[in-house]
Amino acid sequence: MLSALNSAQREAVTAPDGPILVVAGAGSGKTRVLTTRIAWLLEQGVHPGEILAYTFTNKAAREMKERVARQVGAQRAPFWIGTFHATGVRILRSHADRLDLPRDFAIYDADDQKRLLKGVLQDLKLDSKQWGIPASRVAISAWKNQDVGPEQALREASMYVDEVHAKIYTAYQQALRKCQAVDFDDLILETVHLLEQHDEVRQQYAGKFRHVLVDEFQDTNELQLLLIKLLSCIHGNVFTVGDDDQSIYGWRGARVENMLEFDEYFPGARTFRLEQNYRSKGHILDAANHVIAHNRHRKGKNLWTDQGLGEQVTVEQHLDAEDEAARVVEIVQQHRRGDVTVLYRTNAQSRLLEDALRRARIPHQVVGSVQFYERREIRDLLAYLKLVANPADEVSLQRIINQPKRKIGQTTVGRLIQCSRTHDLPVGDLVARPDLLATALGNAAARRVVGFLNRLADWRRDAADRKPVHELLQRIVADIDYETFLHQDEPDTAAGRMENVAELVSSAQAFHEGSDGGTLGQFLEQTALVADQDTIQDGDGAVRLMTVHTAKGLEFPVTIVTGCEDELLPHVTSSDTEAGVEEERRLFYVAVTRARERLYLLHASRRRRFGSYEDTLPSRFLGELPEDAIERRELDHGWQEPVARSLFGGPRKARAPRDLYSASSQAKRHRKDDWNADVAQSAQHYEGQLVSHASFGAGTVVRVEGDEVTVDFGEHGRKHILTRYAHLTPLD
DNA sequence: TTTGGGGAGGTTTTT
DNA sequence: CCTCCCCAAA
Repeated sequence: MLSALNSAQREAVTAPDGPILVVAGAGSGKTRVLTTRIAWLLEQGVHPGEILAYTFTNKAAREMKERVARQVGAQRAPFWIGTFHATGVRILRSHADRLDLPRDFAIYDADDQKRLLKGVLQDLKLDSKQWGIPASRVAISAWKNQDVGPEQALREASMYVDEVHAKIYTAYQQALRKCQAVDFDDLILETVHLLEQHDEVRQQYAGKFRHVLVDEFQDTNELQLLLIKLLSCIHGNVFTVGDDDQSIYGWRGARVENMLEFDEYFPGARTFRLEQNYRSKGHILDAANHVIAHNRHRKGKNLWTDQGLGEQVTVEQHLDAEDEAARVVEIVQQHRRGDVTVLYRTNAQSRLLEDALRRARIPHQVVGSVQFYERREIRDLLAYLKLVANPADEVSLQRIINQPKRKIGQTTVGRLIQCSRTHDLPVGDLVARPDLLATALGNAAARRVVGFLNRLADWRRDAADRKPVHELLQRIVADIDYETFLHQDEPDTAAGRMENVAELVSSAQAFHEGSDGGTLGQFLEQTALVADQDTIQDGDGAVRLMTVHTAKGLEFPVTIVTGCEDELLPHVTSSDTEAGVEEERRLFYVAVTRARERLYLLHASRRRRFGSYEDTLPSRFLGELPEDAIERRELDHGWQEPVARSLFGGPRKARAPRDLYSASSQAKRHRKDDWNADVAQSAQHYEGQLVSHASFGAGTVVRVEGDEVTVDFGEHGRKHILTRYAHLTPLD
């Protein structure tokens, strides 16, 4: 077990009891240390139930469990391994009686939060233009992460803005509890309160967990630190692993100080350092080391490897984001698809990349926000289930009471909720009081509402009878005739959306089979807490696309970082403070250190923003790379400065300084030829030209933009075609 | 109550 | 460019 470790790792793993901080550089075997530590503890006679380990994602938790099980046997694997949030839910549910919450409280995500806040702002008669929902959300979350309640926030508000936000916070918290719901921050905050306020509960957990282990410690916030301290207050065995250079969640309250000042929070702590990197080839590591050395606020470490230099890091400039995407396709084709991962700073960048990959028919998976659980149809159906599970959930009710249309509009819903408030009854339970509804809504509207609530009552009976979640879901879909609704709503996308519905049903079925008859509440909890990373489908041979944030903790043989431009990476909104730029630099460092064998850093000279092109500069981080480790290529696209641009005052910004690009002439010539070939091909088409396409038949060219040609195929509609991939034959 | 047109505004990053 | 929200009309 220990023989596979180097001496530094072994020392950390076998460290005696007490607080321990392992400063583990990127790729230095952090996960291995953590899992081996657990296995080692078990071997020392620690009981599996005495170990609590925090991971950053559920996927990481699952993998850690599996690895430990492999070392010590499945029956001896610890069962308290999970994220702060998932673990919080588990603790809160079993002590719901001590809280002001029912056992099956709902968990509100960002979207639910926004909808709830919208109502709160209306109730407070605040102008939603002046008092934005995002700003309130940020303020509330910041308070919660510092363990500041609404009263305290109000008391301490020194400025008018704070005062209003504190009032919003107060009303928001009331509304949330009225819906018998908690938000993500509450999952930690309420757990902390539970442990603080109930001695016997604290004794129970702190007594049980002899060892508390924390992964990605650099990204924990004040509240999480507090929680760790509470849980370890009896035994004091805290084993944390982190890398201050990879702290990238400062914007949501993460404090690197938890790590840098570890000794203050856990007196007598011992520190271990892991600096040998087992992941990346020499040139890649060299590049990473050079860049991160530009940060002033860091403890400082130097990763090394004995793996050899490998290939140089490729840095390429492209004309625009479309060209960059085309190049991504090309790079992918030069490697094994499943080995390649494409990274970007913002989710919005994924669209173009996805389009290019789709046109080239390259299997790919976009990991992250635009995916499954964010889709409208999925959210709608989940809202039905949430309302079934929790009849007080006003946000879900508002979402679906008129979806599909039941002639129940905003006014009626407003009165309905008012009615539930005055009589202090959950909205769903008003079904038992048609008399109240009739007075509050009038007869006609009341009849429609009762009709809906009756249906809801049927589903609730099903759920109470422990009907499997997927069967319940299928019944709901049938009862509301969802398929017809989708077709009427948006005929073009109905089929695709119905596929998503089917996927949701099968995931519910998988849950039912996998959880040995899990409840509806458990299913919803699981869907609420999925992290982006949890959705990665391993081993399917597809290219993966994700944000740099999502890629944290992962590694890929071939990594392509796109959009390495100033104002994007580093992002504009973080560029004006030193702390901001340093966090962006850490983000860039995380991106670079994901790569094992091969790293490409791409940037474009111009990029569309809100529809129109804006000129860009290469990221300042590219200028911080060591020349020996990189190969810079400037690609000649045969591109000329558009006349219009110079007429209107020229480019907003200067072009990239030439001397950044002293590429080897061989490589340059090679690339140039490729590119010119593409450009030459696209020049064959012009507006009004008659062309033929392999699957769409004959059509007329409507627009030519580079090699992207828009063609009207009559009954097949207008299509955007990249001539690089789909050939168009001229008919004239 | 629904619908559509018009207009404004929006892009960090996530459990 | 797209999405969302508001308002007026049916």
